Amino acid sequence: MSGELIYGGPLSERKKRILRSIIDAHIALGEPIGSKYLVTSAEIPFSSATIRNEMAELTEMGYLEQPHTSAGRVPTQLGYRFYVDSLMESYKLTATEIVALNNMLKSKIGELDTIIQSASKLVANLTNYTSVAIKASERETVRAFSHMVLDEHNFLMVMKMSGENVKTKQVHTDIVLDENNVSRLMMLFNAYCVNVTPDDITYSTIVKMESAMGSAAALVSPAVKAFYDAVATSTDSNVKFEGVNKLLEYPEFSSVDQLKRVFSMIENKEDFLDMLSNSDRDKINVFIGDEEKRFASNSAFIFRPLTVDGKVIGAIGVFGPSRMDYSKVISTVEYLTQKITGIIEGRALPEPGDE
Amino acid sequence: MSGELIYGGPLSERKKRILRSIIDAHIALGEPIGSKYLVTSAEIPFSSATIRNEMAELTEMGYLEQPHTSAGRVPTQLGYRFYVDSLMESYKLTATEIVALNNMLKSKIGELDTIIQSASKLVANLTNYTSVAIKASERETVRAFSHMVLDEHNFLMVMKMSGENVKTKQVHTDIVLDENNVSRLMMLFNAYCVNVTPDDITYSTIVKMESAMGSAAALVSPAVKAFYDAVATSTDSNVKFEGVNKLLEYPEFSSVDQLKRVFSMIENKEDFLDMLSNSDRDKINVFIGDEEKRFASNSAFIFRPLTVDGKVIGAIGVFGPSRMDYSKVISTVEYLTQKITGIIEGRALPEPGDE
DNA sequence: AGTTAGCACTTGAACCTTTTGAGTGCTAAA
DNA sequence: TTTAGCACTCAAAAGGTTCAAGTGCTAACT
Repeated sequence: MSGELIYGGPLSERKKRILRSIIDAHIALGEPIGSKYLVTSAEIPFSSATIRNEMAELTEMGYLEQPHTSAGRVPTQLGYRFYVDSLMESYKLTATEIVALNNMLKSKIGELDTIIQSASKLVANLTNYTSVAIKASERETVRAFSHMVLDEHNFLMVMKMSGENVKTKQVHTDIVLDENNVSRLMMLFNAYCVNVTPDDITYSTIVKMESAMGSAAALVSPAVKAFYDAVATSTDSNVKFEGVNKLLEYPEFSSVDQLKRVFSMIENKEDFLDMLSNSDRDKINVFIGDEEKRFASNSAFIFRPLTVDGKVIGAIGVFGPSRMDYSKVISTVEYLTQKITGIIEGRALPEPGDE
Repeated sequence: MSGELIYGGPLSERKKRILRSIIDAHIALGEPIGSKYLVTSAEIPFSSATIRNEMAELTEMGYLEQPHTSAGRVPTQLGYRFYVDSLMESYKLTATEIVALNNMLKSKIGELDTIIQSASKLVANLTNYTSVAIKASERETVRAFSHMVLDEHNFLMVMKMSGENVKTKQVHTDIVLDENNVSRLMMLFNAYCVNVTPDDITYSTIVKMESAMGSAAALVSPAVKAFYDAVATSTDSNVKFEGVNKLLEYPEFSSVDQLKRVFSMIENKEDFLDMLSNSDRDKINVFIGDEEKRFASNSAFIFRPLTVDGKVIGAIGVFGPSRMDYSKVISTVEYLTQKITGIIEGRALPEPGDE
C-alpha cells in the first residue's frame, strides 16, 4: 500500500520515470502502452514484470487506466495533469521555428486583430493541431467623437474608444450634409454620449438631441444607430479556429460520434470565453478534458491570455487530443504571446536572434 | 430502345414522374429507393414490375444508378441535373421563413460585409446545410485621401475607395504631428497615389514625397504602409463557411474518409472563388459533384452571385450533400440575394408582406 | 525485500461463415 | 402493355473461431 491518492503525492523516481515514458510514448503513438514496449523501446532498466507491478500501482493511484484487461495503459486526465505540471521536459523551439514566428510578427505589426489571427494560423501550422484565436473585448465606451464629411449624404463618425483603439462608422442620411450641421451633431454626442453604455441611451436623450439639431434633426437617428453599433459590437468578443481539419488526422477523433462532440464544442464559442475568464491571466493554462464536464473527453485546450495593462484582451491557444505534444505546444504559444504582448506594449521589435 | 442518351431527351411522362419520385424520396431519406417503395409510398399507379422496367431504362439512360445489384436506385449527377433543371417544383417560403429573412435584412442594413455574413448564417439555419458567404473584391484603388489627427502621435488616414466604400487606417509615428504636416502629407498622397495599384508605388515616388515633407519626412513611410495595406487587402476576397458541423449529420459524410475530402475542399477557398468566377452572374448556379473533378463526389454547391452595377461583389451559397433539398435551398438563396441587391442598390427596405 | 521468469487468463480485433432480406431481372400469363 | 411470380444476387447482420497482446499472479532467485 505504498500508493496514496494525493495528487502529486509520493511517487518514487522510478514511478515517475515510467509514467513519463508511458505518456511520451502514448503522445507519440496514440496507442495504449504495454510493459514490453517500455523495456525494449523506452529502455527502462527493469524487467517487464517489475514494470507491470509499478503500472498496476500507478493505475490504482489514478494516473493510468486500461481500455480493457488485455490492453496496455493510457494516461488519465490526472496523469496528463501531473505530466504537464511536473514531469514534462520543456521543448526548445528550433531556429527555423523561431524565424517563422518572428517573420510573422514583423510583417503584421500594427493591427491587433490581424496579429492575433495570423499568430493563430502559424501556431496551427507549426504544431499541427487546431489553433484558437480569442479576442476578448470588454464593454467599451466612447471617449470622444469627431467626424469627417465624405459627401453630401455621407459622413464618417470617428470614435475614440475607452481602449486605445479608434472606431469609425459611415453614416448615411437623406438630408444634405455640411460641415456645420455635422460638427454641431458631434458636439452633442460629445456632450451626451461620452462614457455611456448602450443601455444608458434613453429616448429622452435622443429627443433632446433632435430638438437641439433643429431642421437637421433627421441626422440624429442614424448617428445614434452608428454609435450604438460601435459600442454594442465592441462587447461581442470572438473566437476563431484555424486548421480545424487537422483534428481529422488524429485517430481519437476518427469516429463520427466523437467528431460530432468535438465540433459541437467548437461551435459553442462561449465555452472558450468562459475558460478564458476562469483562467490564470499570467501563464499558460491547460484544460484537459475529462468524461463528465462540458469538455469533450480525450481532448485538451492549451492557451495563454494576452494582457495589456493587466487587462485580458484576448488569447492564443491550441485545441487537440489530450495526448498532445504539450511541451512543444506550450513553448510555441508561450513564445508567441510573450512577443506579442511586447509588441503591443510598444517594446522593440523582435530581434531575429533573441530568445 | 425508346431511351437515348441525349440529355433532357425524350422522357415519357411516366418516366419523369418515376424519376422525380425517386429523387424526392432519396433526398428525404438518403437511401437507395426501390420499386416497392414507389408503389406503396409514392403512390405511382403501376405495379412494381412495371416500375422496375422503367427504372432499368432510366438507369441505362444515365439518370439513375445502383450501388449494387440488390439495392434500390440512386440518382446520378445527370439525374440531379435534370431534376434541378426540369423536374423540381419550386418551394414556397413559409411566412415564418420570410419574416426571419426580412428581420435579418432590416437589422443589418448598412454594412455589406456583415449583411452577407448574417445572411449566410441565416441560410445555414433555415436550410440545415453548410452555407457559404463569399466576398469577392476586385482590385480597388483609392480615389481620394483625407485625414484626421487623433493625438500627437497618431492620425487616421481616410481613403475613399474606387468602390463605394471608405477605408480608414490608423497611422502611428514617433515624430510630433500637427494638422499642418498631416494635411500636407495628404495633399502629396492625393497627388501621387490616386488611382494607383500597389505595384505602381515606386521607390522614387517615396523619395519625392519624403523630400517634399522636409523635416516631417518620417511621416511618409508609415503612411505609405497604411495605404499599401488598404489597397492590398482589398484584393484578397474571402470565403466563409457557416454551420460546417451540419455536414456531420448527413450519412453520406459519415465516414472519416469522406469527411476528410469534404473538409480539404472547404479548406481550398480558391476553388469556391473559381466557381464564382465561372458562374452565371444573373442566376442561381448549381454545381453537382461528380467522381472525377476536384469537386467532392456526392456533394453539391448552390450559389447566387451578388451583383451591383453589373459587377460581382460576392455570393451567398449552400454546400451540402448532392441529395440536397434543392427547391428549398434555391428559393431561400434566391429570395435573400434579390433583397440584398435591392438594398445595396438603394431601393426601399423590404416590406414584411411583399414577395 | 526487491526483482524476475514463467504461465494461465482475459479480451478486443481480425477473419471467416452463415443467415437474412431487400431488391432485382426475366419469363410467362393476362 | 402490364403484371404476377420466381430464381438470383449481394450487402449487411449475426455468429463463431483464431490470434496475439498484455495482464496479474506465483514461485524462484538475488
